[in-house]
Amino acid sequence: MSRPREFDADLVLHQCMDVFWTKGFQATSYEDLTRTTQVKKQSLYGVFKNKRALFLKSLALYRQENLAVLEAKIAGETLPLRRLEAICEAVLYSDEDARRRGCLMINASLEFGSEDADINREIALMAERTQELIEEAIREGQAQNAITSRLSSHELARYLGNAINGAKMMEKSGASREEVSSVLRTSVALLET
Amino acid sequence: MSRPREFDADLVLHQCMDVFWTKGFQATSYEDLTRTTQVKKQSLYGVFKNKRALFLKSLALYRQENLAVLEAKIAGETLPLRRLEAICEAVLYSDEDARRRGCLMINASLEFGSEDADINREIALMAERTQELIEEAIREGQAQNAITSRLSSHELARYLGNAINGAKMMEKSGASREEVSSVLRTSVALLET
DNA sequence: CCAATTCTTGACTAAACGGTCAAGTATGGA
DNA sequence: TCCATACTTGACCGTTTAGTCAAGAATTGG
Repeated sequence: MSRPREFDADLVLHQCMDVFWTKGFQATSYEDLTRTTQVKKQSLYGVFKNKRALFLKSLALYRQENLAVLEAKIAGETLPLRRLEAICEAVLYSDEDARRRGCLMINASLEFGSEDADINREIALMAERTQELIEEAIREGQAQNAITSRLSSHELARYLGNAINGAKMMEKSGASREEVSSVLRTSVALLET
Repeated sequence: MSRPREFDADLVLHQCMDVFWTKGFQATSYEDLTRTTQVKKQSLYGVFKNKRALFLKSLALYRQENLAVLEAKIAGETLPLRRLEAICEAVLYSDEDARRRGCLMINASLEFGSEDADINREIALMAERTQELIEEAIREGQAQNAITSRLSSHELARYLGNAINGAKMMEKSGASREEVSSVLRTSVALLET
């Protein structure tokens, strides 16, 4: 029919996501993207209609991948408190470079504020699913009397989600892995009865 | 001696800080600054040497003002837990527009990451002083057996500082005042013995 | 083999950016 | 009064930006 595409669109999207993650939306230029992907501007325009659409696709990809990793990592944990700790560990990045980039969702959330509805929908999808996983563990913990019932599981889940967001920010601003991990362990420890 | 300056440098710095706070560093252009201040570009260059220097001065001003307000608001509170709650209330902004801008320090921290040493020094100065105020209240609370001693005052202070940072992010991303306030109240409540 | 279709390429555009320059202007001390 | 000094003004510079255009190239169904 027509000339076949010479690049792997999924791979290129992945690479673009990495650039956005490292540099942010505004600070990423088409030159950055073409240099990294080796795909010319007009070809990117052919698949993704513009920079913003490409960024939205990047957010969706990030969300899917991160949630998949998160759910896999906590699948084995049966004890509620251990599962909460696993969630906290899972959101921390291992290598120094990944940590300094912070979390793409958090970065996007702060870069766009509350102005862009599409961006915020992507962010909300990720936050809501994470919150669900947390709340589930908390409900079980409360049922087993391992976690305080002074406050509702919903309130406690929002509390822990907030602490995790703070931790992701700490990572980006240069805190050591141990510092960040310590804050999260404290946040979980305070939930115990 | 020489021709006197026609504008109030302090007022102009204040106005520039407001623009940076609303738009961020990168997204703020000299046109934004001159439109707001009614001061021409070259005159701004005369007082502040360039955009980055102007931003650094803005951060310092923000820090001074916010810490002054914070210290004033908690001065009256003698009960440690009430003082912690006052700290949490003080970091929340009242009107909707101010809330949507988030915290200039947090915004800057995420926009610059850990790359710019001068920027990070400004941010650290603010964070350290806030942390001191929190830790002081926690130590008193522990002495009075109102706050748990299972963890050190230092660890708990970092924990609460982190929760506050998360709350500031929530504000910017459009959460309602009540939601944010609720998360912080939970964070303080969990400190109680 | 050819033609419809899509992809690739590099040149191009118009606007915006941070920053500089030079010429004009107001001030107070000598 | 005059002059050194610092401020004001608008034009200017080179660079970078997101996005467009048009011409050429590769593919496969007919």
